[in-house]
Amino acid sequence: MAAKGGGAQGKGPQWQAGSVPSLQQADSEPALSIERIVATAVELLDAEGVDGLKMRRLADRLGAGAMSLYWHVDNKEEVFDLALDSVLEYRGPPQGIEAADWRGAIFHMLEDWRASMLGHPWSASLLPRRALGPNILSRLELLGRILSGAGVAEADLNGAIWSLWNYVIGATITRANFDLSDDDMAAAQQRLAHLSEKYPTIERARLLLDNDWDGAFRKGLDFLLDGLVPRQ
Amino acid sequence: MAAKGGGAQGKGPQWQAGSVPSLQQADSEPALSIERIVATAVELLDAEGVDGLKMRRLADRLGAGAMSLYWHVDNKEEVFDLALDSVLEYRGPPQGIEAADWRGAIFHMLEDWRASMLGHPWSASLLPRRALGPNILSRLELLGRILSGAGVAEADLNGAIWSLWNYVIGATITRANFDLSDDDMAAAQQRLAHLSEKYPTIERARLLLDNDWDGAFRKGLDFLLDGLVPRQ
DNA sequence: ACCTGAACACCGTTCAAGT
DNA sequence: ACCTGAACACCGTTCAAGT
Repeated sequence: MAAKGGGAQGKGPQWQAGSVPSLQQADSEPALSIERIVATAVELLDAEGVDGLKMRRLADRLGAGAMSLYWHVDNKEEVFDLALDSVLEYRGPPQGIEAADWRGAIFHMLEDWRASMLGHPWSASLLPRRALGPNILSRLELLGRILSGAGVAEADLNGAIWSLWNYVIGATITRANFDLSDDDMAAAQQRLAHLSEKYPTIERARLLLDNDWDGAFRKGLDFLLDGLVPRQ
Repeated sequence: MAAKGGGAQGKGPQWQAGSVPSLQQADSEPALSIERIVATAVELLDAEGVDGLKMRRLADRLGAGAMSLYWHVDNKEEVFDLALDSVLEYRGPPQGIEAADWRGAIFHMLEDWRASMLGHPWSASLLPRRALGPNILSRLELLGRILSGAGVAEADLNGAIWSLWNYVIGATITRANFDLSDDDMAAAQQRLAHLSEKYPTIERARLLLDNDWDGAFRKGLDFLLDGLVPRQ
């Protein structure tokens, strides 16, 4: 407390989008800024995973002294919050989708969401633990609007939104984690095979090996929507 | 490597259940054992959360020297693995459920699973990152067997199992995290209300406040099962 | 076989100080 | 306003040593 300026700077997450970065020094590294910090944090997370993000390493990558970050950011948690939300922006449906096609709109948004998270495998597990940033809130807002327009009753809206959220989060976290370690998966299946007397069904199903993640995701989503949105 | 004995001891997770603990000293603390370590780790995790589990504190609680744990366990990760699986044992359906009632059997197992994880709020987020222990595998095996008996085709078994896994994991992780911080939730909703021009739909839905988590979980599960298991 | 304290190599963060 | 190095209070883990 009172360690830094005391203005609006450095107090909680900065959700401002795209404010033009100030003039950069012509010669060496550009000045530190929230934008550069967040972008570099995402790079580091992509390259090394959640445990790879250390404040000192982040500062290093930015060509800054180890402790310079703490003027721009309260703590490491805030770096996570900002990196997470920065990766979840939604640019909207492509031109091909009709306004009336609520199912297509939902599919596009949720599959895009899942793809964004799989593109940054650290992000999915982080999402449920962190505050809801503006990009996430926008997606939820859009989801609610589409569902509402598709005929979901006001009283059911909450349950419907969370059911879809839960499904997407669960599917993506699971996939992202199994994705990270193909070797581990094969090893696990190996161990399974060794115990096939105890787990014959999942051994037979080749649970860890043959799953069509993308197809299963779409199929389950279809079923959920069938239930959540009443036929008209 | 080669720091410890070299026998079967301390090499990877010990999934042995209920081997009788050896004689305890009559006077002070009982001897260290995997069972005591795991049980105490669960206590500590329940009381202080994932970040509260430190090797030194765990040893303290056990009345042992700080480094004694490392003879029984390879590292902290193994403590997590063991604590996690120890909390996920399934004792089977109650007497009331008929053998033919596959839907009731699935509901019971999955709701029990969810309840177990909510009873140890650190467990849900840990599960997708860790190896699949025997208790988890048993649940998956049971799930596969029931689905298979209910008429799910061999080729669809994988997708069905993972869809349900994803749904349960997603729902529980979300719930466990929001559960941990009622204040945060109210604060978040406060911030939302302040921005209700930007997020009118989710503001109107009182997204964070009025959700009936248990009801929504059952409903979504119903819809998924409707889709996954063909009508006969 | 089982337990231990000292010591190492980190990390996040504070602080007083620089420009 | 912005950046910095030294220093503090931790942690997980190794190691050589005890019984």
